[in-house]
Amino acid sequence: MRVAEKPEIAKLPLFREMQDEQRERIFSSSFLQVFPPQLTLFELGQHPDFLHVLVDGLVELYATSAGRDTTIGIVEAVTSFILAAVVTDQPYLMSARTIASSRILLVPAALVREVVKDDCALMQATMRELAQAYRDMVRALTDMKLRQSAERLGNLILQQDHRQGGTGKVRLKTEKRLLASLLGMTPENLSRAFGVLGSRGISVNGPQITISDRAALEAFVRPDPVRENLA
Amino acid sequence: MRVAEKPEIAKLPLFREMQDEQRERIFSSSFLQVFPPQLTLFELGQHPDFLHVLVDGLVELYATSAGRDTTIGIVEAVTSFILAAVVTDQPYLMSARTIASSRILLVPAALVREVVKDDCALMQATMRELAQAYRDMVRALTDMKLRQSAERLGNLILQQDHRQGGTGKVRLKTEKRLLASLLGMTPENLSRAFGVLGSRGISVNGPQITISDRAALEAFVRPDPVRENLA
DNA sequence: CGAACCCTTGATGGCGATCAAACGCCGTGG
DNA sequence: CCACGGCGTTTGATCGCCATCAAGGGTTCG
Repeated sequence: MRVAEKPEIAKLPLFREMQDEQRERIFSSSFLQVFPPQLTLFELGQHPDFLHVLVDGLVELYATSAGRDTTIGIVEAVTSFILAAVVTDQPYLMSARTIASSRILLVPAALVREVVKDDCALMQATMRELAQAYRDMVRALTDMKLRQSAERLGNLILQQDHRQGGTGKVRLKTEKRLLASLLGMTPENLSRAFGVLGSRGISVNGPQITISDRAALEAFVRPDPVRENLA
Repeated sequence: MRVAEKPEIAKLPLFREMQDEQRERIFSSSFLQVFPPQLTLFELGQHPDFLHVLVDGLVELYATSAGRDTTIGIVEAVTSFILAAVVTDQPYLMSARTIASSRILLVPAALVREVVKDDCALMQATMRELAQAYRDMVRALTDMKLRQSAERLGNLILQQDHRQGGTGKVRLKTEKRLLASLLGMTPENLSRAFGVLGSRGISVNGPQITISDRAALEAFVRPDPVRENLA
């Protein structure tokens, strides 16, 4: 692995606290690879050979069944992904493909499982990361079950705004068709949902969204402070 | 804590591998409590004070938002629950209530977090449990996003049958209204979904379900061997 | 025996999917 | 440089799944 990315990756919550020599052991057996856009990294059902760390770029996690497909998550740099499959050594429940050109660190899965046993700090970080991921999934599931499409969109906008500093200006990082799939709807209906929110405090201009009336938006989508982890 | 339940609880994957004295430390500060049916154990947004272990009975995990509510999971004995909230020390994302009269072991959350740090075996078990819980949530989310109601019901029946030994006879442990909520539909539509599956290889008699034509059922619901963790 | 409550069945309505077509953007190739 | 073609987005029309509303049957429990 090239040395340039090391500090960046070593600062990740997952690797931050572990012993230096163990981290070196992991990194020295890993390799950084560049993938073009729209490339499938792995598919549902495959055996996990590597823990993935997205260093740069954008990755979609998605699932398919009986011809239908849906986006489960969008991974932004710098983040590790599919940790659960690596830890349990069980087949992937999702497929992954690059959205944009991406640099990904590939860490041999067996090595991760081994080092985790030897280094309690890494294990603790793994535990925390999984707990967080679990909670994110609970949020996603309740969102899907309890809210209808325009509400889901509105809450996502509020959440993104919060993460981007609460400026009231949100720039979409992905195509809208992907956003639609993440929200569990069709591109057509996402477009209509934007239309609905247009009279509820937001305005849209291509990928640029502006929250013009936050109170109106919140009144409509009823964000749940606990569940959205805002505030 | 009474001594009678100890072996049963100590055999749980979560506590099985840990050091005996650490386990004793945990159990000696915990207490077993009996709750009547329909009692709320905790609510969304509260701070987690205890790790719960359901020793006997049945518990529903559910979420509410804007007047609507939905079941996220049904906990059967003997299982621990809300481990993620305890580990992260963050507010509950779900509420919990007893379905039936239940005996629950309450383990102080702070103690869990402390002992986890001291006992690597417990930490590893926690990590595995969280990874498994995460994967279950991924399955639930894809199920909800990709399948329609009768398919979800059919897959749940196949899954239950598998877990109960693959005899082709499944007995529902809960009221159908609760099952409907777990599957993300109304009781009325669950009833209709049973009707649909009636011509697809199952027959229903109260809480007793019989798979009369497994091939027909599987052809209709298209179970995903990876995702359902059958086979 | 009556009163809940659960389950079922029917009628209706709404949300979102599907089908279809037009617009705009962007890249390529003539 | 412009024409063309492809793709993503938008808008409209229609359809289907599921929710809602309503009512009746069965069971349980006071």
